[in-house]
Amino acid sequence: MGMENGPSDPLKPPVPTLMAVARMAGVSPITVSRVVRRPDIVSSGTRLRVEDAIRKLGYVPNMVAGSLASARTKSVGVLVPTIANSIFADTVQGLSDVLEPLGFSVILAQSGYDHQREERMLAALLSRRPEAIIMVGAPVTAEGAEMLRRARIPVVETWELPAAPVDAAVGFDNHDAGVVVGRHFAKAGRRRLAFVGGDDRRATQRWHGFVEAAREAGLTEPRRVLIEWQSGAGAGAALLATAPDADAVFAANDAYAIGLLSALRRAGRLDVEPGTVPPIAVVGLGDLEMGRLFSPTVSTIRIDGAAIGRAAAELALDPTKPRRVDLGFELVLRESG
Amino acid sequence: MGMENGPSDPLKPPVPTLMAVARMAGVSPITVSRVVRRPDIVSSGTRLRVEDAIRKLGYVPNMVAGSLASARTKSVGVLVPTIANSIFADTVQGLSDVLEPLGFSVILAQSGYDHQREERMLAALLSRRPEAIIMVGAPVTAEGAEMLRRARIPVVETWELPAAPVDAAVGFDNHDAGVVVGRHFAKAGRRRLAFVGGDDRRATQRWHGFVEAAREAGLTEPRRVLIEWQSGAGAGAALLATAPDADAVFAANDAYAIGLLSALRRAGRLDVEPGTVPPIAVVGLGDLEMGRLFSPTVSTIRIDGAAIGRAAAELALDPTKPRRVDLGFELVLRESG
DNA sequence: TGCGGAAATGATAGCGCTATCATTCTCGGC
DNA sequence: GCCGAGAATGATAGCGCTATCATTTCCGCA
Repeated sequence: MGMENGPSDPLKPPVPTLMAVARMAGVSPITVSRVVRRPDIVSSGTRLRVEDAIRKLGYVPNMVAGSLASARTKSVGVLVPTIANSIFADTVQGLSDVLEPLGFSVILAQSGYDHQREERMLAALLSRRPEAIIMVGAPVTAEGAEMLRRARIPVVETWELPAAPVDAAVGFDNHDAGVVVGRHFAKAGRRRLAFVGGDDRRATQRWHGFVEAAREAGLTEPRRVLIEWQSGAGAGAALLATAPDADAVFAANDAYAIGLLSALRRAGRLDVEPGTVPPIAVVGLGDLEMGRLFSPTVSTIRIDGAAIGRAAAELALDPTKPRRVDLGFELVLRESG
Repeated sequence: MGMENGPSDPLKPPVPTLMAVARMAGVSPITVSRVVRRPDIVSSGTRLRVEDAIRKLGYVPNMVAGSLASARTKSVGVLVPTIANSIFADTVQGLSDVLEPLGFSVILAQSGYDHQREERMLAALLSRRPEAIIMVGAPVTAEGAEMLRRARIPVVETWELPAAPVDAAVGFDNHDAGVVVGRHFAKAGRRRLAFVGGDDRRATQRWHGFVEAAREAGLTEPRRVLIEWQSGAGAGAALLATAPDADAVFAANDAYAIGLLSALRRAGRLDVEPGTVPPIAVVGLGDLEMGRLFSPTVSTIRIDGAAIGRAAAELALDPTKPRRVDLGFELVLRESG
């Protein structure tokens, strides 16, 4: 039993403990602990001696033991669907930018949009006793929600604003975003709308808003094109196969939008005489920088993912802050529609 | 003292411990521990009773305590320069894909390409006693390297192959990549080369290779354009300001390359009569999907970031594996040069 | 010179769990 | 029915640190 004690290689010294430092400096263990955590309350003489011993031994405090003793892990669990080429990377960045300077570590888990895996990952996170959980979306399973409630720590859901969050939420109204894009298409005279994206709850909320706006404008029911693999090219192919006659598409993110536009251009569906309206409009979501560089420049629902992350971190650390923050979104119209 | 004991809210029950489960099930604590970790060695009768108690109480094992007792944290520290819109997100994804199914958690830290911060983050990671450290690049400071060595855990450096890694490395030869791109430009008849990117060690290695190839071909010294903010548009502006006469550019990543191409197109520097060579060639690095969708399609040094992550995870978990894995790269030529 | 209060340091106990060894139980073979 | 070996369970003793309270030291001021 016992962490890191006794040299794994008999030739090399063991990883030093606080006790070793104390012995070397000729003080009690608790004084070493104080030098590490509250140097201001230790006299400069002993502090110097202890710091010396720490340096000589290369002592690195064992936060596992510290956490157990103090009931503070200085860590935050973060659960995202995926981190690779995704709009959530900005949110994680934003989180870290707030958390790391305060000495908090980020324990990152990915659910891959899989319900069972989300539940497992939540359990895994909670077993490490983070001081808060920040996740994209609300927990999908009732089990998951219950676990979070029982953990008695701040829980911040992001990228959506559930009616009854476990604890707190930072995001925007996905349903509204769908409505705004749908209305925009209707006003622009588009008739055959399509929606390209996943089937997670946030996408579905946007879809519902989108449908609502289409109905309201007297349009036929929009087509919903489901994307399996997270790929822009895949989105393009799927749209052309499933809804080839659409004249306006709302894509779940800018990567899909760009993939779509690229496929449409290759298919000659973007050719347009100067001064006329392009035959198909595309609006993305996220305001990726690439969208501004692409040609046509990509219209999008702008969302500040980093700001969501920063706000979430603040709610996570301060339970007295308002538990619901709507950061809104903005329809940014560019060349693509 | 003591984690999570005593109800923070006197009305609500405290977070249950293994001891509470044991009492409820009428067994000893150690038996509960076994049900959680090695259910196969517990008779099905007691197992059922214990599992029942676990469910009733909503017990979530405290891994902090478990880690301290067993000297195994089941966690891996991961240090990247940045995770937002970066080629490293794929590597983190690849890592997680291997690690999470094995029950390992990822503790993520970002250095922001800052030497001091890298050192602080390494110390913070090590204090959590991860079973391995995986980082992008080699530690920049000698202090950092020393800390890692003393930690006596596997350390995997990625995205480069240092001559003397602390422990292991998975990546490719950045110098070579520079040489390959430089030679390619020279062979294509380009004369005024430029290099756009940061000044971290990996970028600098590529730069050296690039310069070497230029010299070897008898070209004038390439220009080096330093990018501060991670933005494609910024890269475009910087190039046009610093090296407006370049006829071939090696960009540190595909996002820069696309920003560059976009700026060049806007400046009319990409206009080309059919059948002739474009006046300026651009090669990126990373093979972003977007590069294939952009027009012109982006030539690039293809690197499989996810594969680097997966390989790194395997080296991290198995110290007997070879300590140096060259995953190589590939020059992919498309329209941009 | 001595006193009181603050500053500095220490002794004790325990966080929640697991490694290790000991003990008890079970059961088939003789 | 008894023995021995394996299966199942338990008692004990920490892991490395910090909360809490106790004690000692220091120093300014009466």
